[in-house]
Amino acid sequence: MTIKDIARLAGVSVSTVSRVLNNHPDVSDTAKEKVMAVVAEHNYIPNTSARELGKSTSDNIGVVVRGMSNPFYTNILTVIGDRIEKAGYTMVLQQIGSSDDEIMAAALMEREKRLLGLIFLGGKLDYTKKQLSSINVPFVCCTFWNQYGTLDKNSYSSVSIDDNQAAYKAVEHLYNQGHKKIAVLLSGPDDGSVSQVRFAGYTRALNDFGLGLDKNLIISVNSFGIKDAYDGVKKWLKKDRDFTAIFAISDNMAMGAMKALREAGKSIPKDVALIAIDGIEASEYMNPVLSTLCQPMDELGSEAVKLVVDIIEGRDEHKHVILPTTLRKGETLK
Amino acid sequence: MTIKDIARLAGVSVSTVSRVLNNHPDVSDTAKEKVMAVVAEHNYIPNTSARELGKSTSDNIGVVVRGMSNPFYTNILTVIGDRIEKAGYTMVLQQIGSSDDEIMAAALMEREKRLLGLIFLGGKLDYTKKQLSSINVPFVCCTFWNQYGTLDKNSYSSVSIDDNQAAYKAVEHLYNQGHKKIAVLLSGPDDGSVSQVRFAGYTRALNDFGLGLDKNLIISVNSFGIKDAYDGVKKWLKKDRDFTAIFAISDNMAMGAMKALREAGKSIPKDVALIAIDGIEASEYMNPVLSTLCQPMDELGSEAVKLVVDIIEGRDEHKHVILPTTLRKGETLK
DNA sequence: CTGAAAGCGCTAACAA
DNA sequence: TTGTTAGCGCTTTCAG
Repeated sequence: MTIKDIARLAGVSVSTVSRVLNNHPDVSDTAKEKVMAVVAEHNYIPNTSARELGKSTSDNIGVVVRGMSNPFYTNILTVIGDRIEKAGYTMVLQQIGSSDDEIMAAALMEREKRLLGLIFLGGKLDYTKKQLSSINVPFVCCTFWNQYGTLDKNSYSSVSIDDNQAAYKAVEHLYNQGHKKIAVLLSGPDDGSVSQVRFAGYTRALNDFGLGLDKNLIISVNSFGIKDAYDGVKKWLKKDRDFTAIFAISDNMAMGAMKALREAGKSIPKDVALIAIDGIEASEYMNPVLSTLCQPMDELGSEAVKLVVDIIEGRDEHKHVILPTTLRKGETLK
Repeated sequence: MTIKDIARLAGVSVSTVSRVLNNHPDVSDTAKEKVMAVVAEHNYIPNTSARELGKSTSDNIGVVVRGMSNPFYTNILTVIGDRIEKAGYTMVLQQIGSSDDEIMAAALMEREKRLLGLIFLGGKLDYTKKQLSSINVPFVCCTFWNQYGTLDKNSYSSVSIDDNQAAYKAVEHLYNQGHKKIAVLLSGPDDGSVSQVRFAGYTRALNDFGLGLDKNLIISVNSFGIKDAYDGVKKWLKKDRDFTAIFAISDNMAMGAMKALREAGKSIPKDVALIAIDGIEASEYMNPVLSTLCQPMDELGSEAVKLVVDIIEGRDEHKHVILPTTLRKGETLK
C-alpha cells in the first residue's frame, strides 16, 4: 500500500492524497472524504522514511537521552515534551544505551528529522570541538555541561545545577551536624561523569572545613547502579572503618548503601548519617526516607526548552544556566 | 553532504560509495581507501531515511516497549537485544508512552524498517483482529497475552507468567501463614491490564480458601505508580480496617504501600504481612526487603526472541509459553 | 571491479 | 481546487 494505490483507489492524484494526509487547506470536502474512506478501509499508513526524505523543513526539536532506565530523566522528559509542544514544535525523542555515542545519534537524527535544535539530556562532559563538528544545529545540554571539554562556551547552551556546589553543601550539612569523618560513595572516580564533579565538591568542602581527604573514606564503585553501590559499600564495610557519615553522589547509590549499612548492623542516622544528591521519587519511599539535595527537575526541563527555542527563533544567544537545589530533609540526617 | 558529494570528492561513482559504506565485497582497496578518506574528512553520515527507503530487505526485528520508566522492562530488554543480535538480526527499538497506540507504532515501524517480526514488551490484553490487521509480520507478546481480546491463538505468539496463578500463589502464601483477612492493592480494577488478571487470581484464591471477597479489603488506585499506591493506601487506612495482610499486584505498588503502612504505625510483617508480584531490583533494597513472586526476566526475554526467530525462519508455528515464577522470601512475610 | 540509471514512497513547487 | 512532475538521498539491478 503506497500513496499511489490510495490515489488510484480514491480516483484522485497523489498530491491530493498527500494534501489530505497532511491536513493542507485547499482540498475539497468531496476529495477529502473519498481519500479518508480509502485510507480507513485499507488502514493505510504512510511511510515515514519517505515522508522525511521528501520534506524540506520541519518543526522538530530532537532530544537525546542517555540511559532509559534513569528515573531522574523520565521526569524531566515529561516536562520537556510538554514545553516543546507548547512552543509549537515537535519533539523527536531518541533514547540511547549507556555505551552508545550520543553525538553520532544526534548527528543521524539531525539529518533524518531535519532538526531545528537539540537537547541532550544527560551525557558526557568532555566532548571536543572535533567530535561536535557533525552537529550543525544549536543544542543545549540539560543537567550537565562541557566541564572538562574544550568546547567554546558560546557554541552551546546548558542548564544544570552546580554539581560541585551541591556536593559541597551536602558535606556542609553533615559537617554542621558535627560529622568529621565523612565518607564519600562515588562512581569512577575519574570517569568524566558528574560523579567526578561532585567528588571535587566533596574534597573542596573537606578542605574548607579543615578535614582533609582520607583515602580510606572513599568508596569507589563501577557504576551508578544500586547493586554496585550496595556491593561496594558492603565490601568496604568488611574492614573496620572509622566514619560517622556518608555522602553519596546520587540517590540511587545511596539506596544501595542503605541496605549494606543495615546489613552491617549500622543504624541510620544514629550510627551513620547519609545524604545524597538528586531527589528521585524512589528514595522518598525508603525507610528511612533519604535526605538529599533535590534537583529542580521541572525547571531543568522547561529551561532547556526555553533555551533552544530562543536560539532557534533568533531571540537569544547561547547561555549557561545554573539552577539551585533544595534540601529534602528526609530521615537519614539527624 | 550527500553521497553524491562524497562520490565527486573521491572521484568515484555513487554506487561505489554505497558499496564501501555497506561493506560490499567487490570493491578495490584503492577505491575503498579513497572513499573512506573523504568520508572521514567530512565526517559524513548517510541519511537513514533514504537508506531505509532504498533498501528492499532487512534483518530487522522490531521491539515496541510500553513505558520507558518501567524498571521491569529494562532488564528484559537487555536480554532481548542480546539474543536478537546473537540470532543474526538487528533490533529496532521503539519506546512508546503509556498513552500511545502500540499497534500504530508497530505498523509504522514495520513499513519504515521493513521488519521481519515484532516483539511487544508489555501492552494491552484486548486487541481485536481488526486493530491488528495493520500488522503483517509475525509478532510475539512478551509478559502478556491477548487474554480478553478476540485474537486467534494461532495468529500470534506469547511468553509470560500465569498471572492469575501467580496471584493465587501469593494469596496462598499469606493464607498458609494463617492470614484470613487479606487486602488487595490493585490498579483499575478493570483497566484491561494485568492488574485485572491478577485480581482474578486473588478472588479465585479467596474463594478456594473459603474466605470470601470483602469489598472493604480492595484498595483500588489509579495507576501502577508508587505514589498513587502510597496515596491510595494512606487514604484507605484512614478508616479503621480489619486486615492482617496485603497482596499488592506489583512490586512498585507494594513499595508505596510500605511507606503508607509505616506512617500509619503498622509494622511489617508483624502487624501486616505483604507480598507482591514482579521481583524488580528496587524492591530488594526496601527495608524490610519485599517478599514477592519474581518473574523470570531473562527467560521471558530470551524465549520471546526464540519464538519470533523460529517463526521468521519458518521453523515453528505460533505458540504460547507460560513460565513459572519463583518466590523471593524477603522480609515482609513472616 | 565500476558506473549509469531506475526506483523506494513521499512532498512541494508549478501549472492548469 | 487539482494534477504533473521533479526531486529527497540512497540502494540495487544491469551493463560494461
